[in-house]
Amino acid sequence: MRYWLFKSEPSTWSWDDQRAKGDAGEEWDGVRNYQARNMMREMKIGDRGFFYHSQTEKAVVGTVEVIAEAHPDSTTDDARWECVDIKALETAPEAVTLDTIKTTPGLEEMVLVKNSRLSVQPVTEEEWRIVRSLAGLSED
DNA sequence: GCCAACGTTGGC
DNA sequence: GCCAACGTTGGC
Repeated sequence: MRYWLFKSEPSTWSWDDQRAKGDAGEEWDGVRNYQARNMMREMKIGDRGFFYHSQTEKAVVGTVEVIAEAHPDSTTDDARWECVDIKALETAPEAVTLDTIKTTPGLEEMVLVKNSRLSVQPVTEEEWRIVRSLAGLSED
C-alpha cells in the first residue's frame, strides 16, 4: 500500500464536505496539473492518504482511502484529466499544522515542505507514521 | 494583499 | 526547442 496527501482549500472542498459523502466518497476532481494527475494514476484501491487544508488552516485534518482508481474527470471533456475517488476514513483528533510538520524531525523532506504547490503528493511510509502519531491517530 | 515559486503557453 | 511572459497557487 502507498500513501498520499490530498490538498484542498476548505472554502472549495473541506473535510466536512468530504465526510458528508460518507462511504460513497467523492471524485477528487478539478486537478489540472500533470504531476498531480500522474500521482493519481499510480493510486490503487485501498491506498491511504492525508487530507490537508491549505490557505486558512494549513493542517492535516484527517485521513482518506482510495476507493476508485483513476478515471476521466467528470468536470471536463478534456481527456487528459483523470481523477480517483476517495472517502473519509478518520478525523484527526489533533490537526497537524504545517508549522509542526516543518519543525518535526523526519518530515523535512515532505513534498508539502519542498513543493507546497503540488496538490496531490506522495507520502513515504515513515512520514505517514510520524504524521499519524502527531495527529493522535493509532498505528494501522 | 503581496510575492515567490512554479507550471503553462506561445512567439520565435 | 528555447525562453519570456503570464497565470495560479499558497504561505506569509
